Amino acid sequence: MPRMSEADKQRSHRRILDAAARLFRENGSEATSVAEVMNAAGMTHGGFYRHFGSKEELVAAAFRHAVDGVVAGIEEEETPEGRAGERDAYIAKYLSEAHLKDLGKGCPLAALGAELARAGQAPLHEGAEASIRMAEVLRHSADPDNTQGLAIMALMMGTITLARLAENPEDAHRTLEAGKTGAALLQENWK
Amino acid sequence: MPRMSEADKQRSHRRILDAAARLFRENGSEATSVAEVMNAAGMTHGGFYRHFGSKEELVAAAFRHAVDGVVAGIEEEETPEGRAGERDAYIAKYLSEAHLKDLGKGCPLAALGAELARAGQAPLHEGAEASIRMAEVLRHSADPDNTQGLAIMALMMGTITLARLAENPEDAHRTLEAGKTGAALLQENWK
DNA sequence: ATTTTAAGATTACAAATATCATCTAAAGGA
DNA sequence: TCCTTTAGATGATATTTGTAATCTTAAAAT
Repeated sequence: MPRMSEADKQRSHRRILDAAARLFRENGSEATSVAEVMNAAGMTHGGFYRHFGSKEELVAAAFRHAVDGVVAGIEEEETPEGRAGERDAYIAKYLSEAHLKDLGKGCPLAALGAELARAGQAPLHEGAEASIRMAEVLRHSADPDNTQGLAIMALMMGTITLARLAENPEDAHRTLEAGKTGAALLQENWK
Repeated sequence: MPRMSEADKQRSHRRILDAAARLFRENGSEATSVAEVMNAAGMTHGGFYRHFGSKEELVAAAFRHAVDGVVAGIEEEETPEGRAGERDAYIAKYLSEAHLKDLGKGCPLAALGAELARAGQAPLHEGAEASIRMAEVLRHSADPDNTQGLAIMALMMGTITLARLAENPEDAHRTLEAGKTGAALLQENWK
């Protein structure tokens, strides 16, 4: 287990980011140790600092990596209606039962938004950028502030958070339905 | 520092809950140690287990205590318009700049909702109850599921979470405005 | 009044964890 | 080919943390 090629190092780096992006979303960044991440990436904890200067740095990088993945997933979705179809498809997917339990691949802002705000400067910065990027996906009008996109994003984040707290599937379903109704309303009746 | 009267014990218990409810909201329950809570309550960590069986138990109890405080604060607000005025006042207060930084007294669901879902059975149960109680405050119609209240609550939670991630006051303000516009829309145009 | 109980302080302890030092062997440059 | 560098493994360290044992002393119970 000695020195590996530059390409191998990049693959390792990627595996660390993949593992962290999943584990942080599933269990929170504070409840996940560096060793756990490295282990999930198929390595021991020792090599970690060849890739990141600190855990805080990893939190920021893994969060951005997670957002990158989600945004790419949306954009590669082919719909006949173009951007509007993409948007509607994402809203439906976001407010689905599948997204409820699939924390590890789910919305990074919903899973980590609250703790990012107290995780240091770099993670906070990534959170700020993610807010704008994720809302951009939902943009309707040419409004430069994209307030509509922000509002729909906020409604969806809150909905999935509430639905994940439900104790039975019926309550979770009801919450998701409330979110869907609300999102449709915000789309149709905006200002 | 010996045995105290029953009344004194209750006062201590209350101080622990107050401290935990604030510190958990400010820094997260995972990032806050039992010793920190006890210290903020004016005691050493030794006596903690006379009051709670485990930290997880404290997380659940402190979260409920926080929700109790918020709900009580809403209900004692006197408005000329009765319950509708109460509701509007709470929405305005929730989506205010003051609520942005006042994490320690702010909405427990926004601060802790995501981590409650992974903090064990008792905390999860409190989260589920809180969802219903907090949405109840926002109820408009006689809809037994209170989907409108749920949607408005979700929108507000997401809005404050996004606004807290903003890097400058302007972006935070824009996000709050988006939430206010959305909330008004959900109130006026529901189904 | 005497005995029992228990709140909170002090101390102890075992587990977890972020970070660092060292070692290895192979990669990349000379 | 030789030399320097470095990815990742192994192991160590210092700190933090949840929990428990023990002690003191006054409150309750008898």
